[in-house]
Amino acid sequence: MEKLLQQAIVDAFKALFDHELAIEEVALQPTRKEFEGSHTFVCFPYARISKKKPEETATVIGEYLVEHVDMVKGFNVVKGFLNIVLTDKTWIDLFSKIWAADNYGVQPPNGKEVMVEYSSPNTNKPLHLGHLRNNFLGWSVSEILKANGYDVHKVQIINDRGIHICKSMVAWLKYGEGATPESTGKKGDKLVGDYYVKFDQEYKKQIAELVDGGMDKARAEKVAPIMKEAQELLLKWEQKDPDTYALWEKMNGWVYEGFDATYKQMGVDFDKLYYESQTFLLGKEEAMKGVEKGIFFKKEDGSVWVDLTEEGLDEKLLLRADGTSVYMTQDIGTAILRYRDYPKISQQIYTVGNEQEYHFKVLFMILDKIGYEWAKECYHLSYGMVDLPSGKMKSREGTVVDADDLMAEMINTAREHTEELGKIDGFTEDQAADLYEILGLGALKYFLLKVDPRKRMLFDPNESIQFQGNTGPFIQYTHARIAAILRKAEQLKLTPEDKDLTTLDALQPVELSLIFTLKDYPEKVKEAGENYSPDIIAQYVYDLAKEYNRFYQEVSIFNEEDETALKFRVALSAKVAEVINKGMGLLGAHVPERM
RNA sequence: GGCCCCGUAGUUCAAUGGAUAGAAUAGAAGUUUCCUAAACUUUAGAUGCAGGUUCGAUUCCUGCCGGGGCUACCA
Repeated sequence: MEKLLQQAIVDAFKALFDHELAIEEVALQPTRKEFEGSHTFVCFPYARISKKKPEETATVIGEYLVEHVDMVKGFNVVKGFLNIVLTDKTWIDLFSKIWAADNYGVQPPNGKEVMVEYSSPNTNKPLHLGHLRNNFLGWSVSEILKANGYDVHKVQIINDRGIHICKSMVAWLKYGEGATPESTGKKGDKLVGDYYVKFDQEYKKQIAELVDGGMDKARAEKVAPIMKEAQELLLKWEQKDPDTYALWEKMNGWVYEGFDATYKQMGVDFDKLYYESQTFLLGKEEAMKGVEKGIFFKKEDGSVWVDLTEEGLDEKLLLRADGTSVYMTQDIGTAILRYRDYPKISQQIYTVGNEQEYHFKVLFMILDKIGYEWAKECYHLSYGMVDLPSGKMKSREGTVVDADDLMAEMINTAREHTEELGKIDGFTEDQAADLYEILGLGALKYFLLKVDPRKRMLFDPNESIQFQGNTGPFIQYTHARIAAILRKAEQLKLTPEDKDLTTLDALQPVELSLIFTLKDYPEKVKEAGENYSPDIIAQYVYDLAKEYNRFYQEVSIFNEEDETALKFRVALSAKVAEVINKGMGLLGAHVPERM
């Protein structure tokens, strides 16, 4: 439809001003609500071509369109803005097409493969609010890319080795007294996290004691006995000491069980997991090869570096003097391994916080330096931190918002709201529990995804996430309302068919705007994919739901005497429900039939 | 110090260089004999400051002020 209108304007320029305009140049924007019309053509930039004032330019183009284009019913000009009014018939035909489309808004496979990495937590701390944003974002972007025709592989890298893990192990050995998830009834990730905290407390205590004894702080941090123990354990691990390895496997196993439960509750999943313990050697190898090829260089102490001063950055360490690897080295190894596993992927997307922008800039630069063509296509999907009113979450200050706790709290809040409203008579206990989960998680996911991922956002734990207004439950409620209408339509045998739509000849203004909004869905999916922005979908679905509620309020369906109009409204409702369902699905949120 | 991001109603978020800067929430006032009031309607309220480019700037450029991040032989 837009294409036809744009072409018509191109024709108008040719006929009226003898000027060839490229069709892409014709920018149409939606007409503001307070004016009549649906599409607006801004004429200011064309005054030079038409040699007329913008207002006159708009008027003559408008007149041309009414005369030559069937679908244009009328127009009005406000300053240099040409507001175009299309015939009702045009909108009805458009809806027929939308109605007939199966898999509306989903593109056929485009033959391209991409990999999306997200989550990738450390295995020594339970998941928190920041991970929720990360996981929901990564999962949603994956779904959006699928809807755009990509074959998507969802992966994560598990940081399962390194000094941080050894800290938890040391603390467990010293203070754990053989505690297990079974013996304590704790989730495995929480249990291991407790020992990580325990280590830190003990470490701090030892430093304080050494400083009291007259040592300077930097030295105390290095020689604190418990830190020495952790370092020794890391060395033993690298030498594959059987006891150390067994303990490491046991404790990581607990963490994975705990994480799995959390992922399940979140509703996210992965196609393949990468473990740092299995990729870091490849990174080391690559670093050595780089030295031979002269891409990297070795310092006197034997440490390996890459020189990025020509690129405007500094020198970056790849291997320590003792030959152990750092984060960067591991990421190099992981990236290479992934392309070996999936040779056809055209892009690798890393969902990681924006504090690591520099790291990824360097990583991609190094991969490029080594000579991997695909390095140019690597993309850091960088997102902002979730801040608390007090600032950043800090585990030391106990201000971390735990992922499991928050999800449970959301589900509980959903239960309270629902019970208060008392609208679910006849639900079994299981059905009610399902509903609370759908609503609680829907509210949470929508809350975290409706914001532009690149921006920092605020979460106030004291003001729980809303269920009214621009929220997940608002959209879910709209869906439940429509579901009720569809149930009734079916009972009354008023299910619409294609032919019912073609005989309709007039529309209410709300109906017209609903069709206008529905028409945008495929475009929004595309835009969200190009920008890796689920917020575009969230914003859209909200607008659609809001528009529908207005329609619901203003227009009666089952009291309508004209059966054609009635069936059209049922069809319109059904399509809105379908798009809400799909859009929310792209965000990882479900929609209920009743609530 | 260097580099990067961000400053929009009281608050949380929107706005490919376009019209009178949109929503939500909190505030005020309404709407249930009628398809689910987790809804709808009305009302009041904002672009950090100073320049520049433009017919037109929240958007682009420069400077300043304010907030955050990175600049680790941590991950």
